[in-house]
Amino acid sequence: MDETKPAKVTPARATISDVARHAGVSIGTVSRVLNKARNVKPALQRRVLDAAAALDYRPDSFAQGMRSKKTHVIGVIVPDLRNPLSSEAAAGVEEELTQQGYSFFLANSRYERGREENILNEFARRRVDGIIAILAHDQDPRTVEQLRRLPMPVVLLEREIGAEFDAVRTDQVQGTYRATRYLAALGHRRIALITVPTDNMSGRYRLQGYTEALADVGVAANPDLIHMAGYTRDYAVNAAYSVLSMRNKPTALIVSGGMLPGVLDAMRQLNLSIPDELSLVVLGDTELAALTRPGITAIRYDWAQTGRVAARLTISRIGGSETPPERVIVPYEFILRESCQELVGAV
Amino acid sequence: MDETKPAKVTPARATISDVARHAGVSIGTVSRVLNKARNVKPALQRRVLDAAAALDYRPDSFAQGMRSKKTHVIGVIVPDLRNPLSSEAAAGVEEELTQQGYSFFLANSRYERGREENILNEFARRRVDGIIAILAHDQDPRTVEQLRRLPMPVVLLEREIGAEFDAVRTDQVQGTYRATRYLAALGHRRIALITVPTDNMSGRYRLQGYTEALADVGVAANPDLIHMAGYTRDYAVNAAYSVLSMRNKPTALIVSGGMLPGVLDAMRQLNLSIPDELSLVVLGDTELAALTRPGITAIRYDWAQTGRVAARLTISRIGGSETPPERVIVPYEFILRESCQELVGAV
DNA sequence: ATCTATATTTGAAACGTTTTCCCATGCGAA
DNA sequence: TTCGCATGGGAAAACGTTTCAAATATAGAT
Repeated sequence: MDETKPAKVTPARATISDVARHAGVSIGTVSRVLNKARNVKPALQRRVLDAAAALDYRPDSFAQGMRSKKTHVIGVIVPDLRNPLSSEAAAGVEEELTQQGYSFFLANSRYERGREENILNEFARRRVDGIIAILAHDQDPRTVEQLRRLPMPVVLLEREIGAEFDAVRTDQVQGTYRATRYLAALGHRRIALITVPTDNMSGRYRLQGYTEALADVGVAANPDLIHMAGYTRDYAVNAAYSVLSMRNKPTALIVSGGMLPGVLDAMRQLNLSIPDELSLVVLGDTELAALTRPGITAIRYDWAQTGRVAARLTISRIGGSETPPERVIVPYEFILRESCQELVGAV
Repeated sequence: MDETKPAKVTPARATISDVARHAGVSIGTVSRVLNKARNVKPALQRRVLDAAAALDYRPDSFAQGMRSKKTHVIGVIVPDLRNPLSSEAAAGVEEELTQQGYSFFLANSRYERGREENILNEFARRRVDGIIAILAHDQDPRTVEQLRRLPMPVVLLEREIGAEFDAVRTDQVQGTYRATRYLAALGHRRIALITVPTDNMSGRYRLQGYTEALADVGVAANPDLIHMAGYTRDYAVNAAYSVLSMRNKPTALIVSGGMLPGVLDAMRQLNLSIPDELSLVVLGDTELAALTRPGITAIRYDWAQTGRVAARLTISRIGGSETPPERVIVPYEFILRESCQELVGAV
């Protein structure tokens, strides 16, 4: 048992012909047994199964893919692996996919269109059976065109492009509307909004919900209070810093989950306390929002659920479902915590 | 422009023979041009390249994989997609891999050995070029045996199995040692530890660093203060709840990053304040630790960096590197925040 | 028993590459 | 001028499956 060489001994995987030889049948028969085709005598079936087990046979996925054009692989694109939206959605997708015997490629676009394009090309080259995408820019005509040309089904997550693709998303309009109305009901009128750009659905719908809610309480949206021009943490810090240093600064702030860390960071620098000096609502609940003190009132979106739904939808499309493109909207949940205060002696 | 049918038109991808025909050469020549193998006359080279571009030719990865046995895919196993260790490491791996032209399968074991086994089998079947694994149980002999049999290189992340596999990890022993000594220096003697089980390296090394540090200050480790029997958030809540409700309860607590949410949750239920009633140090820095108030002193580990290093190492192994198995240890960083207090009038 | 219809099994083609083996061409040296 | 050798290009094999047509075995009916 003297292992001097750590070099791997590759035991040469058994192929289907090894199994056929071992069982004394043709490779065609082996294939049919393994693919559960009918019309194989029980006796032979046993022989084949035994042989396969004895040789520890596992079909080569490349040969399978080459022949049958099915890979049982799905490509998943997310814009930012570190963002809870991405990791939660990926977790949901994973749960559903592995349960159904699929594997997945995970790719990170980092919000760059060029990467997105390359990733889609790579997915096509690798012949994934389907694609689930959280796009960075769902309005870019080049991206849209590229998606159209793809030969496999595409399901959009938290994004929407007209009505021609399946899309699963949370209800950002209503969620943001609710957040805004909630703050308005507490007497706030100067409500700031810090979130992602309108390049993608999340930004657009949040802006819509925010604007509608303000309109409904008779307030005109003030552009100075709206910061939607970046994706990074640094951007969030700067946006928060600048909006919270205004002379006539807002009494309340709505921020998206991914930017909450940056905003809290800025607030700490400015030494602003919640909720006395600023009421805060976060769009998208996270551990941070739940566990920081005071707890931050949140609009909770179940991204893992959107991931699961998207995975199921993708698989049904792969299975040949030809119904018109679906739009699934997952509802939000209002989580009341301690970050908002009634504004006394308001404007 | 009336698009009534949203049905996908599959434009039938160009194959290498299409390119060959279009350029008026043999498929062998096309292959040689595209793979930059041997010499091809510049004129022909141009013709082939032009043809390939004109037909938008992209080689079928299955046919390539089948023939060349190289897939340019790496399998990554993580134990919990939602844990920062997993997502940070995955992000680091991703950065390095895509830069080098690799794709990766991401799989989630959920700390279950059965899943782990299936995932490894699936990776082998899909002939990934290499595997990067954060195992749930790095001491299980079946898992170890399975890894040994794998025909492709395996790099362990945050885990260690003897000296026979490449391993990249953070310095958990020293990190935990430092955390413990820090608390001891503040006068604490009853220091609790809540972290993952010793089934894997993280648990073992943390326990080691903790025990050594206590020994060095002349304190015997008290089993009642050590909770290392679970992975879930619920487990963390219960462990914290029980250890913090003891009659003679600890004055300080060391908790691993993944369990911090559960612990903070329990502390909230018990209405314990930091640092007055309990000093807290977290092993593994997170946004939550940084931004909750008071900020929680942390031992920071750069998991993304371990991911990048592991990816580089894997690729070099794939490239045929035959040097003895490497062990890379990424150092920790001590982040001082406000969660610890000097113990006055200590025991 | 014989024939026909059906059930089972076999053998081979096909999938799209890479790669090996061979042949043709052209050039320099003898 | 001829031979040898390097160089560039073509044809075909091989990779491990699935699938399809053809062949054979089985069973039922006469």
